[in-house]
Amino acid sequence: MVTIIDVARAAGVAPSTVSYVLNGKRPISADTRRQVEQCIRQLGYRPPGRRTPAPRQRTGVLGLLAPLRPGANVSALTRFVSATMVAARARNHDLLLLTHDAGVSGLRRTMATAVADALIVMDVQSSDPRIPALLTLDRPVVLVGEPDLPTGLSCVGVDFAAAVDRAVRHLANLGHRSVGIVGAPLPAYARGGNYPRRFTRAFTAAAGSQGLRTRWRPCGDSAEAVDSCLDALLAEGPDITALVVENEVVLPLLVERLHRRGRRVPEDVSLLAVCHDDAADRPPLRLTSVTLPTVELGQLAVETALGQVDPPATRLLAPELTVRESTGPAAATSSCA
Amino acid sequence: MVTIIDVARAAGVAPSTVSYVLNGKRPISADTRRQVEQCIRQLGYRPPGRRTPAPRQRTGVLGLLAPLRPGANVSALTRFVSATMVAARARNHDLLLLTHDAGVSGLRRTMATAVADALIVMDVQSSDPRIPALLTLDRPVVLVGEPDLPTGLSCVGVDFAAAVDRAVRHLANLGHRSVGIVGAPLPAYARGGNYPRRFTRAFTAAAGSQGLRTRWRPCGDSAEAVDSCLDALLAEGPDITALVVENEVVLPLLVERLHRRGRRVPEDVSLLAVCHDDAADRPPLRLTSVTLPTVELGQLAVETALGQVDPPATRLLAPELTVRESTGPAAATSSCA
DNA sequence: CTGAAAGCGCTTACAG
DNA sequence: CTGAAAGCGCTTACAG
Repeated sequence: MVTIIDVARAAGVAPSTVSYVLNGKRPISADTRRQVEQCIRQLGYRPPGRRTPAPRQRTGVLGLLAPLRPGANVSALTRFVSATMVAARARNHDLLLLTHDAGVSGLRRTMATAVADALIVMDVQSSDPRIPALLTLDRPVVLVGEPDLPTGLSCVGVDFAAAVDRAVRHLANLGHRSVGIVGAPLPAYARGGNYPRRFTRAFTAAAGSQGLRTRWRPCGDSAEAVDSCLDALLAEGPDITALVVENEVVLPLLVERLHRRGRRVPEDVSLLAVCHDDAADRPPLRLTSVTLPTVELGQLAVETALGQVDPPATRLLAPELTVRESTGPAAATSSCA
Repeated sequence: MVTIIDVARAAGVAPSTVSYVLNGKRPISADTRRQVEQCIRQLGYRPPGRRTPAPRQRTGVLGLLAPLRPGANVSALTRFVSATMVAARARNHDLLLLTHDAGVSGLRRTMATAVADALIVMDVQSSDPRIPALLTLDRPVVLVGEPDLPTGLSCVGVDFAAAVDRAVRHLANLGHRSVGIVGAPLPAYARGGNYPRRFTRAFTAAAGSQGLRTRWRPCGDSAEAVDSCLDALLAEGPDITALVVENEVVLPLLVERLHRRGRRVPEDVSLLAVCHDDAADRPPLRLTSVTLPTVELGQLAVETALGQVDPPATRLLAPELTVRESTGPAAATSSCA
């Protein structure tokens, strides 16, 4: 154990001087203070009471890093939060919702003060700058989504290859040959967002192997953005007979704008949504959808975080395709137009 | 300052014995231990290092006590959690979701380990045993719901008198003279749950003053429970022409059971729901509702908790009545049957 | 199972 | 601005 006497010897001062440097009860010259502080750091002196670095006891709290960025999809985030909250309770844990989008430095500060037995990280980017900091946490960490490169951390995510395969087969079987992808807003791609990028990439690849052509356009959340996306996909290319919609929040607006253009769903154009059931299965138009398994993903994340699964593994959940009312046979005008 | 020497003198033992009781490095007889422990508590001895009770620094965390009991209405709870999460972020705070339903002792334990600048308490009972513990927290506390007696703590809640007044007027204007109340499940009342009790009480009073008769029945969440509730309200009293539904989760089931009985809404029976808009405004049947202002309540709770409003105040939000498709003129057979 | 006493690390009134 | 030394609170090897 390092005592102030050791520090004093190293610094060439009296123990009492070290004491005063530490508690500031009388003025110390700048030189002496600097000298003493350096020895304190070098020898690793810890004051009594804080010598054992907080006897890492179970806190009963699970951390969920869920950055609430401006423009975030709050209802999708809330669904995951809810699933995680319930799953954490089943394992006798409370949930600390870390919603501050403060990047790496904020992460370090938060984890220094906030206590949690383990951490789930949402909204993982393809190349995520928080990963080195997460690796030093000495607590179990679970990423929701896969970075491009392996990290040594556990991941849970959606098996987009399987999801896309089902969607593509479904559309191909209905005779569609040319499909438009209504993407996420551009900023989501620019940020390196994981879901939209992965889905688009996987869909395009799978469609190609089934002989389907695809055209992709990002889509913002306003009526104007939806209109210009539809212009780009439909007006310019009359061959497109089906739309795959990745951007959940845009669904009601999209249905409304199509209706206004006189395009009937599914008679004139088929619609396949990629989203949670709550967003798809909503009267009056119940959408065929690839269901993002939010609840199951939350459960899996909690179990991975608290179950101390070892070694770190990546586990993917395959979403179901639920056929409802918004997809039908390709319109007659299809590719022969 | 209390030292182990003081404790030793009070307990009639040697200081070394007190030391061993505290650090457990050698066995101590049960009698001696008990005696020493009592003196430690009575004199308020604190070991060195933990004497200053953690220099109360801002944690940037807001606590939300939201007990997830078995059978809890998770979606209603999630709506409030979501509103609170967003409002807390706007004030630069993360959210600690304390979902453990552990009563008073659990509360003390949780608040000892978990750090939070302030605490919001959901699901407050009419006479809530947690209030004494909450009063000792030395942090701002906001109750969601009003206990029967004033507590000295801040409260936010729903102005049921205003809500009920609007609902009663609406039904009275439509010619209804006899109204059935589909209540919460009985356990909610037995627990002293705040919302159902208050609403039922206020509604019955207001209805009386407008010359409306009311009949109240609790209602569980199963199809059988809904049927027996409807039996009690409709079959036994053919004069009832409108139902006020307090139990949000039962709404879809209730609509379905009425349909099965051949009772058209609103031609044969009017339906007025007390719930959040998401639950009421859902095709195919868009319900007239008294809208519980969940989002606004969450914002108000966060502002009260973090705004250090002083002195403690009770602030109530008046819900709106939104007229949709489920209420209409009283059926001809009404009270003249 | 307990106590008397030496010892340790830190603090602080005193001296310069 | 700094040091030598007394003192304080807690711990622990020794004794019974």
